[in-house]
Amino acid sequence: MDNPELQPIPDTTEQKIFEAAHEVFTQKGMDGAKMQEIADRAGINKALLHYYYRSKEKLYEMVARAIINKAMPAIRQVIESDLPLEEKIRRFIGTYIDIISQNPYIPLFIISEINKHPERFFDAILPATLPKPEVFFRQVEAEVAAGKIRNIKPQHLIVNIVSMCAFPFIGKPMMRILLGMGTGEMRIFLEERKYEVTTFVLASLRPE
Amino acid sequence: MDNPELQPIPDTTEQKIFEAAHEVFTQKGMDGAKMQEIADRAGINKALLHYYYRSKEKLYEMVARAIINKAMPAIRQVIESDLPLEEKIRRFIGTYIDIISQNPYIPLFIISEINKHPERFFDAILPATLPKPEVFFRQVEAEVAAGKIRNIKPQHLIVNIVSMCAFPFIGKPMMRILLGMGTGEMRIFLEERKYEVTTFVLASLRPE
DNA sequence: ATTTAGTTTAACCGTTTGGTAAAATTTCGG
DNA sequence: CCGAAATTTTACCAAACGGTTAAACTAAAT
Repeated sequence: MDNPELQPIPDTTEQKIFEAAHEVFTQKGMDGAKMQEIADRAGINKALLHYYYRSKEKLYEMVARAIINKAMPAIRQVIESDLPLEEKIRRFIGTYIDIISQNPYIPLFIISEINKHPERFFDAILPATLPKPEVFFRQVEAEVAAGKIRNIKPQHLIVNIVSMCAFPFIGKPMMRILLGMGTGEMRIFLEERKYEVTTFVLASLRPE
Repeated sequence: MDNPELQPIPDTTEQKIFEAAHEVFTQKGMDGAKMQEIADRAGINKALLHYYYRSKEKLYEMVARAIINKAMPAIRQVIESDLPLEEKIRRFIGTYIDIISQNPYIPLFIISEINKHPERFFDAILPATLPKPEVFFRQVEAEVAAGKIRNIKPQHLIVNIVSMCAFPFIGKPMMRILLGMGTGEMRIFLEERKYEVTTFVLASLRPE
């Protein structure tokens, strides 16, 4: 009745503002973003920003919360599931890289946000949807004890996986220059990683 | 004659400004940094910033260049050396994590800089000291052909290594919360990684 | 002691910034 | 068609910003 489409099309002024703010904040950060530029990109008057969202901080908080809530639940669902370890690793890497591919700005935005205002992030923005890795840890310990995988500390394993998934997108421009790739090659390279990271991890876990 | 100490102690006004600018720029970025705050931290008058460094951009450029020149040469030296592959990987991970441990702000600073002003970074700030990974690539290919390590694309290998070294420092606060560690535990954890990443990589490279 | 060059300060300037007030316009129920 | 509520625009403000100027201060040279 409201909207016959599956995805809400940017229609109302409020939505256009949010979209423009999303663009500017993710590209330039809180300090680099200017209210006037957000208004221009939304094609509306600057005063309307304050009419719908009271202040720059409130608007930023809305955008930040939306970004977190888009990224976290999928990750959490995989890592807290009761899949067998190898399948869990496969799916975790798959979904992680998928999400970042579709929203490459997410990791750097979250990291920059935490670095500049940790308390605001953990108190206000981050809901209680933080993934709990304990299940995963016990799974790893169990398979180590059973001799199915080599001895490894589960904390380091998960940090390794997340690092290999996220960092190439964060440091994409630098990687591109370092590897001497064009933008097209780089796109292919990043797509390959879903398979390559999985192989790399599982190969490392082979028992001695 | 100039300075009897090994490390130059912040003495002159010019040095105090540079130090303060280094702090503020690395913590808050170009946009978040304010000239007044730099002056305050240096304990001097704001006009002196423009007396010694002409503008905010020039000052920022000096700081950025210093950071690049501190990080790059050591990395470059290892990766372009003619050490055997396993030893090269060991040393690369060791020096990489050492440098970042002592200057944890470096990766995020470089990445943010590139993301906001790629042309300025690659044209002006980055000297010709960019590491050339071709030697490393051929080494990997040779050992794959000789059956000493399993089949792996060298580009993915080096991206994996850099990711696992750099990302935990970039995302330290998030990792800390996720893993439920205190700051002390986290420090130990990051120190462990020099060994853990090396083991992880070498284990993954074992022939099938 | 006076000059001179280098350094530091206080006061100021034009612009941009986030934000506000009030008028003008649109929307919509009666 | 009218009037009240919601929306949009214009004009404006105080504060903060990067930067400049000219005066004041300091220290060494003559």
